[in-house]
Amino acid sequence: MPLLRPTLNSLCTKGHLQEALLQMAVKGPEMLFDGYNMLLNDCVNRKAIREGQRVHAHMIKTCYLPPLYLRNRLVILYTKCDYLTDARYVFDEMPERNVVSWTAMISGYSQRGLGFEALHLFVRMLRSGTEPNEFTFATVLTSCTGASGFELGRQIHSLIIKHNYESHIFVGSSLLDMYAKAGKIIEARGVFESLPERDVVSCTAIVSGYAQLGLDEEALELFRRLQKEGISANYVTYASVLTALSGLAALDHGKQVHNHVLRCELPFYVVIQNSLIDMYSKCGNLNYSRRIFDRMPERTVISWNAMLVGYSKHGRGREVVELFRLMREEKRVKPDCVTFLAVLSGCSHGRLEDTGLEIFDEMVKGNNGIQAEIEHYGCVVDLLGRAGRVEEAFEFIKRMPFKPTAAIWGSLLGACRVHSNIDIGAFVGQRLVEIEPENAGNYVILSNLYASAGRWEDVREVRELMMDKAVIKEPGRSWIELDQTLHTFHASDRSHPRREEVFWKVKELSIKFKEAGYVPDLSCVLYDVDEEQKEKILLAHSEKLALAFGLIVAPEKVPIRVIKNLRICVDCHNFAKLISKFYGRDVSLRDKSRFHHIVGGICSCGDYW
DNA sequence: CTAGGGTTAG
Repeated sequence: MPLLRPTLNSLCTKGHLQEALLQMAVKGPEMLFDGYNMLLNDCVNRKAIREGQRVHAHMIKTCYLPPLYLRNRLVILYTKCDYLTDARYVFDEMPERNVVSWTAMISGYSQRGLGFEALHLFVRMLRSGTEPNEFTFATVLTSCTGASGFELGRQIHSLIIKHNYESHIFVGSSLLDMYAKAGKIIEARGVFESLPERDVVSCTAIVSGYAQLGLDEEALELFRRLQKEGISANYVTYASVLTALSGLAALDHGKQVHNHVLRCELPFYVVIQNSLIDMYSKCGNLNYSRRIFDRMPERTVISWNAMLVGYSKHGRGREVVELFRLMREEKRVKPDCVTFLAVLSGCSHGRLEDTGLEIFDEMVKGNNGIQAEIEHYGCVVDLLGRAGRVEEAFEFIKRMPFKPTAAIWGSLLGACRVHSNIDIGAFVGQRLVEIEPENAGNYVILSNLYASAGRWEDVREVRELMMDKAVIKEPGRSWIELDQTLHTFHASDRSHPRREEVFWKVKELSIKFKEAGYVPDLSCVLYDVDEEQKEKILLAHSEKLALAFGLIVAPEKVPIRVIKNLRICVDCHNFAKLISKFYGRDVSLRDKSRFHHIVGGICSCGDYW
C-alpha cells in the first residue's frame, strides 16, 4: 500500500487520458468533479484499471481532494478490478464514509471469498453508526457460510426483520441461500414462500439449495412446479437442475435438458457444458461426457476436473493420467486442488499406485503451486491400502502433518478388511469407534475382523458396543430408470407396485445361484440375529430388489443400470456379478463412491471398493 | 455510486 503513490505518479505521465485531464484543469475547478466522475464511471464500466489508476494519480498530483462520492467511485473501481488492497487503502483514508462506501468494500471482500474480512467490516460498520440498507444485507449474507457465519447470519436475519427488508427480493434470495447452504432447508423454504414476488434468481436459489443438499427429487419437483407457474430459467437454473439429475442418474431427463439448452442457445454455455459432462458421467455415459468435452470451444479448470472425476469414478486410471498430461500441456488452465484429488483417486481406483505416488510427491515438493491438503493425504492412504500396502499406509498416516480424520482411518480399516490385516485392523477399528461411535459400518468391519481371527470375546464386545451406540443415519435405497421414470426400492419396501414379483424374482435368483455355489455373505448384516434371519435381510437389500426389477423390465441388450445411495455391500456385489454371468447382462452399478461395470461376471472395480 | 442464484471434490 505505501507503493500506491509512486506507482500512480508514474502512471500519470503518459497516454491520451492525460489530455482529458488537462482539459478538465483548463476549464476550471468547478468542472473537476464532473470530469473525474465521468472518467471514473467509464473506467469502472470497462474495468479499465490502468486508466482508472491514472485518473486517481491525477487527483493526488494536483492535490485535488475528492468528495465522498468520488472516493466511493474509487473504491468501486478497485474492488471491481480485483485490486482489493488499493480499494482498502482508499477506504481507510476516507475522512467520512456512507452506506455505499461500506457496502462496496464489503462486497469486494465477499466476492473474493474473503468472508471473514467482509463480516468483520460489517460489524465495524454497525458500530460506526452507519445504517445498512438492502444492498448491504444482500451482500453481507453471501459471506455467512460455515458454522460461525451461520450464527451471525441468524442475527443478521433479525436485523433484516427490524429494518423491514425481509420481503425484498434481493435480500430474500440471499437470505434463503444462506439458510440452504447451512443445511437449514426448511427455513430457506420458509423465506422463499414468504417472498411477495419471485424471479429467476430466487427460484434458482431455492432449487439449487435442495440440489446442493442432495435432496434431488425435491429440487426437481419444485423446479417443475415453478416452470408451470411461468418462471423463466437461465443457465444457472439449468446448471442446478442438472446437478439434481446427476444425483439421481436420471439419464432420460438429463438428455431432455440437454436438448432443451441446445435449442435455447443460452449464454454462458461453458457452465452448462460442465454440468452436462458431470451429468453424463454420473449417469454412466462417459463417452457422451468426452464428446462434449472434446467439442468445447473453451474449457475452464472445472471442465477438466469434471472429466477427470468421471474417469476416476469409473475406475479408468489410464485415461485419468492421460487427460491430466494433456491438461498440463494446455497452458491456459492450471490444475487446482480438486484436479489433484481427482487424479490421485483415479490412480487409486485404477490400480496405478506408483503413478499416483509420483504425482503426490511432486505435489508435496511444491512444484505445482498446490498445497497438499488432508484430503490429498487421504487419497494416498486409500491408494496404498487398496494396493495391499497396509503397513505402508499405516506408517504414512503416522508421518502425516495432519491429525487423521475418521475418513482416513475408515479407508485404512477398509483396506485391512480386504487384505485381512488383523493387527492393524484391530488397532484402527478401536480408534475409529472412539472417534465415530455412531457409524455402524465400523463396528461391522471390526467384528468381522475379530471373527476371522477367532477372537469371539472381542466380537461379542464390539457387537454390544454397536447396539449401544450406533445409529443408522441414512436408510439404504436403490433405484433404476425405466422410460423416464425412476423406480426406487427400500430394504423394507412396501410401496413399489410390483414388489411381490420383484421379491419372488430375488428369491428365484438366490436359489439358482446357490446351486452354482453362491454362499450368502452373512457378515454383511448389521443386526445380531440368527443365520436364517440374516439371509432374509440380505435378500431384501435394496440393490438386489432393483437388480431383479431391472432383469425383469430392462430391454435385453441394454445394461442394467442401478444406483445406490450408500456403499454397496459385498453380498450384493457378488449377486450382481452372478446376474451378469448367468444372464449375459452387463450391469452398471453406481454406489456412493464409484461405478461398478460388470461384464461376464467380472467387475471393473477389481472387487475392492 | 453499493446487491441476490451456478458448474468439479468432500
